[in-house]
Amino acid sequence: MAIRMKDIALDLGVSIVTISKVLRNHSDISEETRQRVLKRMRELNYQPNLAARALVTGRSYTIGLVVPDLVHSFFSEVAKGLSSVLRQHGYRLLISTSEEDPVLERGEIDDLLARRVDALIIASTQWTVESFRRIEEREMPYVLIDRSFLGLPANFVGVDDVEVGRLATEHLISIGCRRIAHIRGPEVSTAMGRLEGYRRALARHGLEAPPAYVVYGKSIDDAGDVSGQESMTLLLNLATRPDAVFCYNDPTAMGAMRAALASGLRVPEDVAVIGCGNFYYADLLQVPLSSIDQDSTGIGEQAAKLALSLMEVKSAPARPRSVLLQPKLVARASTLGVQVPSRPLLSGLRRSVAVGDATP
Amino acid sequence: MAIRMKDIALDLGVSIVTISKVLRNHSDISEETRQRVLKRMRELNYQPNLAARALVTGRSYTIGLVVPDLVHSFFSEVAKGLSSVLRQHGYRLLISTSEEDPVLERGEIDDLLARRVDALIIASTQWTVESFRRIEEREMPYVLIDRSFLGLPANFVGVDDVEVGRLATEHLISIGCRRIAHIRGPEVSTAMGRLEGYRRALARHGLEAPPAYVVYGKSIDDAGDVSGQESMTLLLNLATRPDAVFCYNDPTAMGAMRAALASGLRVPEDVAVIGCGNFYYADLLQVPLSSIDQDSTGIGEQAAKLALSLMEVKSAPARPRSVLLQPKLVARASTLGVQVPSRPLLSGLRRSVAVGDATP
DNA sequence: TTGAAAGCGGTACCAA
DNA sequence: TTGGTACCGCTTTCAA
Repeated sequence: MAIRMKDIALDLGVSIVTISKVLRNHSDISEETRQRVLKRMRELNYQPNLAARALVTGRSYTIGLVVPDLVHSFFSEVAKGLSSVLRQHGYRLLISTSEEDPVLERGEIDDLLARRVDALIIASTQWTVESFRRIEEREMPYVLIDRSFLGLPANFVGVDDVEVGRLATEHLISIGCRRIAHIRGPEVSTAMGRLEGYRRALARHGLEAPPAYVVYGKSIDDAGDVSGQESMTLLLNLATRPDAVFCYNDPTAMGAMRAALASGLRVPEDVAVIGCGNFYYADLLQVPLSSIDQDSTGIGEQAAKLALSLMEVKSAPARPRSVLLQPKLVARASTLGVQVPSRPLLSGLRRSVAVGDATP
Repeated sequence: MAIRMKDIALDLGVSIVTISKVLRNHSDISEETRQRVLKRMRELNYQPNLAARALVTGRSYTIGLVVPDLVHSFFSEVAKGLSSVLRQHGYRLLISTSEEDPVLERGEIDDLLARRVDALIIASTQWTVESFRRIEEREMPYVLIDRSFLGLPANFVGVDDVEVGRLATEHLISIGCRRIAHIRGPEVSTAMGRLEGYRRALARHGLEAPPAYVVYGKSIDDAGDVSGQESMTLLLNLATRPDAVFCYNDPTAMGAMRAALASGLRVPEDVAVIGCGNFYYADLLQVPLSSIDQDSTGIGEQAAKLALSLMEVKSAPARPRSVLLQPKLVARASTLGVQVPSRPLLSGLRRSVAVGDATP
């Protein structure tokens, strides 16, 4: 079928070992034979069987990536960052989606383990740390991204979620809002961090929010917009309506905006809305959505670098590293109240560039 | 390191072969030994080394997927459809992105070939068919998706692009537009098909479009919205302005809408806009965008099934199959002029459901 | 019902 | 500079 070293060796009357050495640029091969071999390889379009090589070297040059979903652009951007770095080092990504299902995720991880990937990069939907223990038993290097786990000293790359919450909330404060509500996410590190940042920002500015101002948007990852719409409706029915809402993520924020607009309110005049994730088309929405950028591509790149460094060390169980990227505010009309000028016609600029704590 | 068959065999005082047979549910094993082995496997959390198995069986249970970009939701939705079907059959996806670069794509394909994937699924950015010949030489089953190639009798799964163009154009006609322009894409099957459908629809209804009504949006895949904005500006500056524009894809349509709105025109009253791709957040845009749905997930699923069937046959060089999915019109405000009612609050419905040739 | 032996296509060590 | 040999972890005859 496919052509093997053996074929070339027989063909040229040399040994297999010689072929193998040429392939890996071993020094102790005469220039002449090297050229002969290379020539024949090219002619026959030889490609080493990486499965065989993986078996003997124990390295597959494959990294397993487990994400809840590729359709959410956050994860596909992470994947992009990952693969651009990994590719340069000869690694490829074996991508599994857990479909937000912890049980499925476990299965995918097991499969990846069986395939002997060289490292695992996981945006987990787990609620317990058990499956990570199993990875550790295998002494498989792994990097958690996006979500971290309390009490699990694992390698981690993500955004500083407390800072996310702080940034969003202080922005709302800075534009004059005082009754600031929060549509929060589930009991995971990202949502908890953002909630914490929200609380701290309020406290720092001497503001208070009644308990009813923090709404839990259920099914927030699956159909965030529907959930956001529901949550916003609750908020708008309160006796004292909030004048701003910080939403756990962008889909939620979009749903929230829809609810606000549908009930005849103006965004941001009656209620300002800010999300998180800075999704690609945020500035093409009915009201361009302010958001906190999580630098998803950066997360991917950093995770790749971390994974590469983990694989380098032979078996040094180095202390887990945690890389926290800094989020950035991207203010648009949903908080600023003015349409961000449309992009320059002849420029390659892609995203809204209103960055920084845009105090009016 | 990881635990092997040998370990279990030694442990239980049986031979490796026995272990192997139990693992694969071979019949000629006594129930008693089977249970003993299974028990020990579970205790030790044994996972077969798939790399080793791949070497001897020649099947890696891995499918290579090459796409231009995962961030465009079209491709991530295709990937979702693919993996959901493949997963059920024990296959995983090795995903490579070509970054819209034909040279890079060739390299990725070579790498996938070297890794001995069982089949290849490719959304190609190539302009020539050469690299496919190389895949065929290897007798590697492969399925092209999205874009097909004239004169290349390969397995293909995609949408009927002529129908896409027809559907969009006839919809514009049906809502009363008569001066219908088209922002077209590059010289590839998808763009050509849509252009053809556009022309046929016009002809069928006795409408004419001056040459200037067909604008080529350059760099259309990379920054479609910028390109769409530029193209629309050209159209709006024509002596006789079009009253509708069918855009090659959604980003282009969004850019086109931005240009129209920025110049003070109303969408769709002054100019109706329709795109293609039906991207996920189309109904949350400033003006919810009408679009043609390409059933991206369906493309993935069909491609998976086709690939599976190709791998089944031992070496029967069956005639290539071509699967054409039917596109669907999703009419929203950018052509209908009315805001599609917001989604029901308590329903799980995700997308706008306005489907069919919605004549007012 | 069980297992010994021969590979799968490479790599690594060491001797020639 | 070259190549013999053992082996990576598993599957596949085929004999016991």
